[in-house]
Amino acid sequence: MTLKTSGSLRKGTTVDTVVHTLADDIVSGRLLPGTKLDAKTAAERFGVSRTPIRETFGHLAAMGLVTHRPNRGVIVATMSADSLTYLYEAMAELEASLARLATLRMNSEQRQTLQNLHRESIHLVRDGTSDEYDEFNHNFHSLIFEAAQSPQLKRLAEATHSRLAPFRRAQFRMKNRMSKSWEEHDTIVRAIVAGDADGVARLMRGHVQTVSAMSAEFLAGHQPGPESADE
Amino acid sequence: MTLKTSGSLRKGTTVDTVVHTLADDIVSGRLLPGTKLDAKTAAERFGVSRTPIRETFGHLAAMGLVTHRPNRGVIVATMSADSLTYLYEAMAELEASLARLATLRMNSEQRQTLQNLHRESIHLVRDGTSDEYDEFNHNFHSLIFEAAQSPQLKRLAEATHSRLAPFRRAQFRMKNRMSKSWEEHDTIVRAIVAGDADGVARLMRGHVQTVSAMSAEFLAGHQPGPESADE
DNA sequence: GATGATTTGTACGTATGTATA
DNA sequence: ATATACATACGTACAAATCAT
Repeated sequence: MTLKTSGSLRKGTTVDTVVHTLADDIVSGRLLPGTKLDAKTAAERFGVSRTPIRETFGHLAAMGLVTHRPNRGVIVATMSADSLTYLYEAMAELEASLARLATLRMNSEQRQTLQNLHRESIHLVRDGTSDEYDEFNHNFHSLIFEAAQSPQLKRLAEATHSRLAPFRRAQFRMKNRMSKSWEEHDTIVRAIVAGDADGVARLMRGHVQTVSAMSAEFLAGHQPGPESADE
Repeated sequence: MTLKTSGSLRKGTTVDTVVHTLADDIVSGRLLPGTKLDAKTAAERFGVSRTPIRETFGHLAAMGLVTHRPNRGVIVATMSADSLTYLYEAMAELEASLARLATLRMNSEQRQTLQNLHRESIHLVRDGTSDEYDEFNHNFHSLIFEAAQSPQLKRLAEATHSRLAPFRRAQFRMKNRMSKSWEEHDTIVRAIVAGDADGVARLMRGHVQTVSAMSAEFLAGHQPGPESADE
């Protein structure tokens, strides 16, 4: 899974590289929520001074991937159950909007690609690993983001998705989640083909809310006593 | 040595202070799109060195308020017509979502407050200045954001609104805009009272799209040959 | 609680790259 | 096109705050 940088980053600078690497470490789960990132260690790891590292931390904080505590360094963002719910609610609305627009704007080639992608994913439900299904799932949603032709909404959705990624990772390991997910995708694809834009929005909202519930359940079981990083 | 703040030396760091101040200068229109911000001048203005200013610029770029051109400094973000359209589309969707949620979740006191606020705004349409109506308009939308009880969506909407503010300022000076705006608000308030959440979403989307068209029209007339700052 | 160690926050110097005469 | 001026990107030094004992 590749990470989309916000358009604000410079090209070809140290900061750019480090932001990418650390963001990916966080989004991919190699750095777990709550982990402290100290500037000195990071500076040594990347062979640069603390100055660009500090700037990097600023970017990561702006993305919501780390939390900055004045004079006390930064930690990988943790999430209270409430914060997670709020983030997922935003995600649900953004995805619903994008799905509605995609229904109205996608061309027939994109519609065909989506149907093919979806149809083939049934094999992953039977035989695939959760990581493989996760990758397919990312492609499925990305295709819809693209078809919506709304770059700014897409950016907000991707930024929100990055923040959720560390807490979303294990959902497809929950029992039956993959086949449930497939069924939800199925109703969405049918509604897209039927051109029922408002229906698609409603279904997509429900789909993301289901994922939200799964993640909350997983979080409750595996991460007792989280701190609020938000609001 | 530096501005170690007489009086309120709060928890925030220098960077936080400067970010807030400059962001407000941009959002409020005191710094116009295209204005160059150089680190040295800003450092002198705030009585600090260039290091925290550099970090500040990174934050502002992450917010989309300034554009960073590698090795060529930062300027207050300008906007192509397309970028503006995309930003407004995101705003429309976010506001529609918030309005829908607000309809479902607001309590009777909030509903009453909204109706009163709206009803009194008719006087501004007749006798008020565009600045006064703009302030009311901000309160109207803020009340809906609050009532939606969705902090993360609210944050996205506010961030998007900040980016639009420099390009939106003069819209209420366009002929009849204030009374048109009032009529749109009127249908929205009625739908909220009626509890028609999906209708509210649709109306709010249309309302913001109207504003979008106004801003585009204004931009076309007053800012020939804009540069793309985005996508 | 006090004190030393560690880490963050800020200042400033310098090399490099970009624009402009 | 070359040179000059200038702004940026990063490193290093020091001050201030936090933490560990």
